[in-house]
Amino acid sequence: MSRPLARLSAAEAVFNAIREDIESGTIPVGSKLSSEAELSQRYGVSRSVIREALRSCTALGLTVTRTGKGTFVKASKVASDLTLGQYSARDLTEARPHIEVPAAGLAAERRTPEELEVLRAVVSAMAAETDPESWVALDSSFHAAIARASGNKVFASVVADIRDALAHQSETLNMVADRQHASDVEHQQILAAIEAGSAEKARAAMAHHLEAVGVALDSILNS
Amino acid sequence: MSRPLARLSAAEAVFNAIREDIESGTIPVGSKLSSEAELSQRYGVSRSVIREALRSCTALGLTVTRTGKGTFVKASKVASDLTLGQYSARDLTEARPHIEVPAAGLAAERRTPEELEVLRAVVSAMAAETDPESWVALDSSFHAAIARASGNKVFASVVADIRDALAHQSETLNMVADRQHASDVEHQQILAAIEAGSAEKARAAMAHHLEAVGVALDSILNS
DNA sequence: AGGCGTGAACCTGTCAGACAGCCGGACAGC
DNA sequence: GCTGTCCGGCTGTCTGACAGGTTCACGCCT
Repeated sequence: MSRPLARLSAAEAVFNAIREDIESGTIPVGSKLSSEAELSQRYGVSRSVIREALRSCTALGLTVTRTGKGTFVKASKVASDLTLGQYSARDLTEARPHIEVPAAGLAAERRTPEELEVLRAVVSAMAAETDPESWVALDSSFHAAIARASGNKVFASVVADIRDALAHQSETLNMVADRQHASDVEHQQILAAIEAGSAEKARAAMAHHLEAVGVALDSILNS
Repeated sequence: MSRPLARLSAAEAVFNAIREDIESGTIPVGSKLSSEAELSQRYGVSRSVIREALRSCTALGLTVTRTGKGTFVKASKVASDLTLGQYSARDLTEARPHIEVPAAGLAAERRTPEELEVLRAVVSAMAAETDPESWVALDSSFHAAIARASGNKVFASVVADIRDALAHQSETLNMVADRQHASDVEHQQILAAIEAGSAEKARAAMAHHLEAVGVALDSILNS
């Protein structure tokens, strides 16, 4: 950590200072910042500079400004990510069907030829894969690709998060030995339904797959 | 799209216009924007307003500004990741029921007395709230609190993200005037079901609420 | 005494004008 | 051809001003 290589403009410096205060919690969430005039005096710069710094904070969603009232600290996304970031295996098993099943249904209706190609490639690579870690990575790719093919960014983003969390849990790896072949078969069924464009069959196949995985995970967790 | 429903400040309006130009590709990546003086003339506002709008773009990573040279469009891919409102209104409307409905069901089964207390407080605050922006903030709190009460961190995190995205969409605010009272009533029904510990009723009430909100949003989007 | 209107004080939003410092290119001199 | 200087354009910052929203206390009227 050396000092700033690029000389910061005054506005950038003030922005960093305020941002630091907000993200560190020095200024509590929901509270009002000092007025622009006051900040201008405190940092020894003109009000224009303060306004540009605050505008940066607002653009990043750190603050909201209301005419005539002042600027207020919003809940910082970084903070909420830190508190909510870790999912337990049970959380994941419980939530996955609610998200991945409808996503599979939408994927069957909306998938493009390119997306189908990706899914086919992943499925055949999985069938040939013997290394457990690589297989888990491909498994993640498969589920994430389906979520992207749903055409809904919420699903795509959530599933990416979920797969990320799964990949970091040892239970996932422990399960592979028992489930690998069965999962391969189930994946092929899901792919077939999506290829056929049948939302109903895709949902059923995904639900069946997640159910089987959930049962396998449970038995590991309770052993 | 026609009328400026939520009053935007001039700076916000200019920011949206420039952002639109950048994200749509009207202004190619790497090219130089017009000078501040020129933009000021084009949009009929002072240079301060232009500078604040450009500062927003820079904060979001859409542009970089170099002293003495001008402002340049950065690669937009990075920018979309940093953008909070990365989900479209349709994505959100489509995904919400799949996540918030089961979350409400779980909340009915697992809510603690403290969580119930929070929900009651939010609902009564909403009924008394007249300022649309504050009401939207409370609405977010309500839905996020239910997701937390589900005891599942995946739901809690996803709903927090969704609410964050909703809060950044002008459609949300535009809808409040029409839906505020109806939503208050629906929220009370959801709360009652969760208080009663009935997962089935909680799911039904949440599904009904989201359905109604979705219809209202659709009519705004299509108007 | 209690309710109510009204104005003052404070705040953000915007404008106009000014000047310093950075940057690139034109131009003159060598 | 090379270089150094100068100029015009651009961003960064400052100052002062005014409009319009928000809050609250003061004082008037009932």
